[in-house]
Amino acid sequence: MPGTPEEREESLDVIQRELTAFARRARAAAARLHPELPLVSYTLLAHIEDRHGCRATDLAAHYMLDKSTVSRQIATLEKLGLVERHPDPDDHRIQVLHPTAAGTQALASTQASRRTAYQERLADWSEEDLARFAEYLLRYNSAGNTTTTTAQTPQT
Amino acid sequence: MPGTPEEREESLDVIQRELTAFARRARAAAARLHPELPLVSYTLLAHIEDRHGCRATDLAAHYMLDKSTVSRQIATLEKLGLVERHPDPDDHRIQVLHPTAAGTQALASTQASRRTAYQERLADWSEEDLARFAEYLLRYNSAGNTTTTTAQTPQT
DNA sequence: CCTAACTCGTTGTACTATACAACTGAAAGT
DNA sequence: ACTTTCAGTTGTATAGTACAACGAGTTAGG
Repeated sequence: MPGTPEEREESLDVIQRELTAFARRARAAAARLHPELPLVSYTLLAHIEDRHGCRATDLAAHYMLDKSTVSRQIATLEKLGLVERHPDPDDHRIQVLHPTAAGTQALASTQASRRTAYQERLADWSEEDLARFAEYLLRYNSAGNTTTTTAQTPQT
Repeated sequence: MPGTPEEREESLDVIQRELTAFARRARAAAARLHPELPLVSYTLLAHIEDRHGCRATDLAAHYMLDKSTVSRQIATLEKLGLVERHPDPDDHRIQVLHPTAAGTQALASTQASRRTAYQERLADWSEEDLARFAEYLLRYNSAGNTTTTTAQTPQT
């Protein structure tokens, strides 16, 4: 049953193509949805909250971003009053990042509106299909690494 | 069985989160994989070939990109000798795009490496799961528009 | 201690991907 | 014809990044 290598390849190609297509649109979509909270910043903010505070370096490592990129993103978030930096008393090189009240709030509302958008879009999907799709995505993302193309961070 | 709204929401959240995670890293990952072929251009080129020739406007619509963006991407591809523009004899506004031999070749090799990456990553998936995942992605992406994340150009 | 080496973060610079708006040329409508 | 609409291009501006150079704090070797 599992057979046909061609079928397999066909599916692989579709997955590759569609995932890519999605990625391409995601940016634009997110930008239009929340012009307020820049996409990337949003993600970083979410991570900060998720971790209950973390360092810029952690963010860079987690998202495979250059530290300069993170630095600027954080600066933006700070300017927007969404995160605060608390210098670590033990090591003055480190800044521990935390969401401010406003940051937590912004995060919550963004999350809510995103949920609404997804609800609409997936309105006609059955429970079962949704559950399965979610499962596949989880499986895909956790599989490895970087998600896209395997890209793989050298991370040596 | 149809029901639990909570289950539904749970699935939606997972989908949202995972899809976002994917999109979030996609670019960096793709960039690392093939630094040669200007990233975005690759996708456009693939679409052109897939359609056996198409117009810039089609690309813009498909990827929800501004036509200016597509115009420049195409210009890049042309400069690289990967696509050709053939003015449509019936409608002089239109340029039908086609991959050149070099374009087809570049695409093939890039696709091969991507495919390999996906194969590795999805190696332990069954035919069935792959097919279903592919189908879900197709459905998700074609679903439409309108509301997605709002991406949509109002184009009204 | 004192310097070398390393770490965290910032700043300067540059490039890609985009969007939006204004514009040209070509069809289509009335 | 005259206007609108459509396809594409070009000017301009903005994110998001990377990389390299640097400043400040920490740690290791002598």
